[in-house]
Amino acid sequence: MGATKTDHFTGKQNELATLAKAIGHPARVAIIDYLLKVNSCICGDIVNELPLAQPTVSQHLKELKNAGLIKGEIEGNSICYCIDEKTFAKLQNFFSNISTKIEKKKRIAVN
Amino acid sequence: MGATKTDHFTGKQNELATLAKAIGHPARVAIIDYLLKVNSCICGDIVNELPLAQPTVSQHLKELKNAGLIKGEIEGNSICYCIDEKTFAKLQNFFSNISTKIEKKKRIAVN
DNA sequence: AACGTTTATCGTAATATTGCAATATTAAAC
DNA sequence: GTTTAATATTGCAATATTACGATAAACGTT
Repeated sequence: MGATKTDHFTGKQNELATLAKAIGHPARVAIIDYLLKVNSCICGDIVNELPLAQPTVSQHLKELKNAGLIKGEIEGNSICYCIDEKTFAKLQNFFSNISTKIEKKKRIAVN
Repeated sequence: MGATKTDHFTGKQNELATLAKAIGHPARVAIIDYLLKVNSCICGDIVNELPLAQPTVSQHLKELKNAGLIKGEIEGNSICYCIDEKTFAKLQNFFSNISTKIEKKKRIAVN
């Protein structure tokens, strides 16, 4: 097998899984870190920043873009990548909700 | 290849990547959802809840446990799984920090 | 001790991911 | 239009993941 049974789960579950999966690689976390550090999104510098070959970085960027975690704007012959704020806000929301649920459960357990 | 170059990235980057990777599958998100919904962590019920065979569920549980997202306590012949609160708190922190960084960058951009 | 229940492990097939060299594409610069 | 640069795509090898049937291991019950 190896094919994930996506259709058996809810939209929200698949959405979180897709986002988490995209973050689930240290190179992609490093790219996100870099984009958070740098104000102007100097695209090609990511290749210099990471210990990976250019095609590999390009592939990781593509996956991050597909997941909606970053945006890429063409600017002349180079491409300007930057964080997609909305998606990260959504992720923060996901995990805040989980923490809230955990807190609620704790309160019930005490009473 | 196919082997991730873990050693080239920081501890934090690898930590977040490992946690995200573990969450990066809808079945595992569904397991987390279920454990959040149910107070007592009735282990074997997860198998009934999910559209997956028992060995598959067992494997997903193992991965969640390895990542530190859930805990499993032996209770007679069954095992009691539950959310590991500390790890989810850590995750919430990660994404709060990212959102803070995004906000800071925005403020600088305006000035 | 034999049996049922619950969970884990093994083995294996199907598929996905990772990484990179080679090459293609795109657009500015000359 | 040719050169130069920045990125993307292709093709491929190595490895990882996903899923499950078969089986094992652990424990309580009778």
